[in-house]
Amino acid sequence: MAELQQRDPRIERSMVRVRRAALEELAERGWGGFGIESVARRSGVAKSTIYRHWTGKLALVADALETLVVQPVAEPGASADSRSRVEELLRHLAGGMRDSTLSRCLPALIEAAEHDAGVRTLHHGFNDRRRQALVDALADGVAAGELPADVDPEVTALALAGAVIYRRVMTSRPFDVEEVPTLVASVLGGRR
Amino acid sequence: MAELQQRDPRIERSMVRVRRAALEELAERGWGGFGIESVARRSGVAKSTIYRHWTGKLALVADALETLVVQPVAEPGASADSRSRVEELLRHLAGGMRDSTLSRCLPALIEAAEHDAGVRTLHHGFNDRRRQALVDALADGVAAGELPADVDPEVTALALAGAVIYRRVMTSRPFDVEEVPTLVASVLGGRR
Amino acid sequence: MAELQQRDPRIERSMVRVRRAALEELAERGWGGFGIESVARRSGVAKSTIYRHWTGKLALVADALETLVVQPVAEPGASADSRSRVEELLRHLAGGMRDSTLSRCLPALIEAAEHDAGVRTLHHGFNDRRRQALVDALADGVAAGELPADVDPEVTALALAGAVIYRRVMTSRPFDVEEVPTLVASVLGGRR
Amino acid sequence: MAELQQRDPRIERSMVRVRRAALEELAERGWGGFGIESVARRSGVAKSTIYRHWTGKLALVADALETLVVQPVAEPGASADSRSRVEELLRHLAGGMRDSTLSRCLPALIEAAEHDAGVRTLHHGFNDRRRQALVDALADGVAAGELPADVDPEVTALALAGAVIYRRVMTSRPFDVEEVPTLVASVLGGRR
DNA sequence: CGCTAACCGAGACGGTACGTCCCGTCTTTAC
DNA sequence: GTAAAGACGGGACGTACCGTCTCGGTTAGCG
Repeated sequence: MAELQQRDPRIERSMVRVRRAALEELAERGWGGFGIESVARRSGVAKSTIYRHWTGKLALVADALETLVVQPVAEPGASADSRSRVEELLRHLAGGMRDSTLSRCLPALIEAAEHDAGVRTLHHGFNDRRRQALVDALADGVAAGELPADVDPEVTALALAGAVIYRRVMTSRPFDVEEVPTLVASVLGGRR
Repeated sequence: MAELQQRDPRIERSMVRVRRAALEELAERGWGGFGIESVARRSGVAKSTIYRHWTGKLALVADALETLVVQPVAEPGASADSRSRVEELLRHLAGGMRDSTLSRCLPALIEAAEHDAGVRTLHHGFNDRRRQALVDALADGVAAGELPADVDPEVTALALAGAVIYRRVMTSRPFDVEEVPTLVASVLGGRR
Repeated sequence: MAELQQRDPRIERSMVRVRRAALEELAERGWGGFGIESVARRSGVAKSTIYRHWTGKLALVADALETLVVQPVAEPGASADSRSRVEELLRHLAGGMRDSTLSRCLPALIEAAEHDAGVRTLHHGFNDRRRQALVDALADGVAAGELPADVDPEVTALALAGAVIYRRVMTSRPFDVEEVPTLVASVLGGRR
Repeated sequence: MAELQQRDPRIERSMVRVRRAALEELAERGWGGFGIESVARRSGVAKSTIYRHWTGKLALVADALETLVVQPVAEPGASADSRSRVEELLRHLAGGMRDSTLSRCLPALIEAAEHDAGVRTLHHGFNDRRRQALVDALADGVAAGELPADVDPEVTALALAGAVIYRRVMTSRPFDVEEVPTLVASVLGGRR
């Protein structure tokens, strides 16, 4: 579905337009409101062309979401101390949750993952990868003695990322970038 | 929509059946798959009767979800020390996320909240109330000197509940009740 | 499909409109050009309503054609001599072939009958009944001695009706009512 | 459309295959069921190639039918007496109506002629030519005194051919070759 | 303890979107 | 230079629900 090196350049052109429109549609209207005919209208690509390239709503959404997910966070200065790296990763997550296509699609993605194995794999895999960066930074800090030995990197990463995600999907006020230091201080303590 | 004091007992009988069927439908098929005609078939109540009592899919779902949300968690021994109360609240949350109607509807609820103000208010309000119990326990601990003074009750509650919710909606493995002590230890530290 | 005594008067109202539009459509556009959506537009009845009452194009056309066929030719003075009755029947046939809904649908009907058993039965049955009136008139004439004994009523009816139909479907000039006497004279002779 | 003197022999080879497939398709599935893509599959010639040589369904069908029509009936012993020539011509017509590609395409041809001027001209022209042979035989018979002077050759030919065609397109039982003498006897009488 | 008003089920209605199929046009690649 | 392959926009197909509506049948509760 995402083959490169297509023979006919029209194919890639259509697919790009459709993927873009699909993400807009998903962000605006959610999983339930998402409609192939609406994507066709929005993208200017005929419905029959969409069905020529994807088997249906699920395949299209899964494919479109994959394009959002390829960039796995630019390297945030690997040389800095681990607490700074953690803060940087959380600022990036919080910033993305405030305003990005992925954040706007997140509720739809959560809902879709619940009922479709393909979306589920995509969604969970992406989150696991993203969280791993946080785990690594925390583990580095523990190894370097910057963080106390009783910090469990896995669980702590969960708590830090969880705070940000919780605010996005469970409350009316997304997590602000400004709040990151408070969060880090509360979870990791003033501890050295 | 949820008027008490119905004159005709048939009305309440129908509404109860429909609400129950609606929750089943929502848990099984999600927000997108939810259909009024399907609820009508499932509940044995005619479609026209459903539309007589609710204005549509959203109103029905919002009303049905309200019935799940009325019991705001029984008081878990307010006299215990605050760390135990925190663990108890998190065990309750984690248990619910592993298996309950509300957990099964959570993705649909998040999705619906994104696009409907009524559901949004309901969802956020419920979460705020639930989280507040955690905040209160943490604040009590800080006030009693059981927890360090640099613990911010609001943010810490967010991190603790967030870890559980994150695992429910962002990963394939929900938070296990057994993991609660590790979580609490990691976030609050072995600290006194 | 043609039940009388419907409960809901809307049903009959819709069906009448659709049948009328279907015949127009069939006459104008032919069997190949006939489209349900076009009938829906023409009749002002929604496509879904059409499919609620007929299983598809074939069933609708067969049903609509049946409404054309119910009137089996008014009694053309049974007391007249048989040659006059024959001429009267042929004038009626020729007139109908020059201008009537049935005539306009005839090519479509012939084509449809070729590929659908239901239409075939309808088409052949109607033609058999119609031709039988001619056979009867000719047989009466032979029995009464008005026509020579060597006239085979079956075959002669075929030749008389065939001349009219042939001109409708095989030539550019339909059979004119004025030509009936010539036809009858040629086939039955000036014979007494 | 039917250019002779093609330069590239591949062209003629493709066109021959397509015409043959088109006639099969037309006979099997009728005018409505006829599809260019189906003809392409059946003939092994690409759809784009078909559209290069014909403007569409109508042009292709009209062209293919022309190939059926070129042979205008071999001369059936012009020296025989006219009654025998009439019977011979009718036997040929009846035989063809029982089993031939042309007969199988006849309903589609009638339907197409109704809506397309090119097909109409072809169809009517062919029928006129074919019927003329019958008219000539009858006129010869009248001139030679073999048939009564009150036989109108035009109208009588119409009745004879009409009987055969009528049975093909209006009834379930095509005209049998065996029935030709009965038909001729009934229409022309035992008359001298 | 019978009437009547409300409530109910059944389902027709005009719509919209689905996913499939074919049309006729157009573009690319292989021979 | 021609053909095969097939993508494209378009539009009809027949299906499934949507939310509105009309229709009788039943049933609760008041008189």
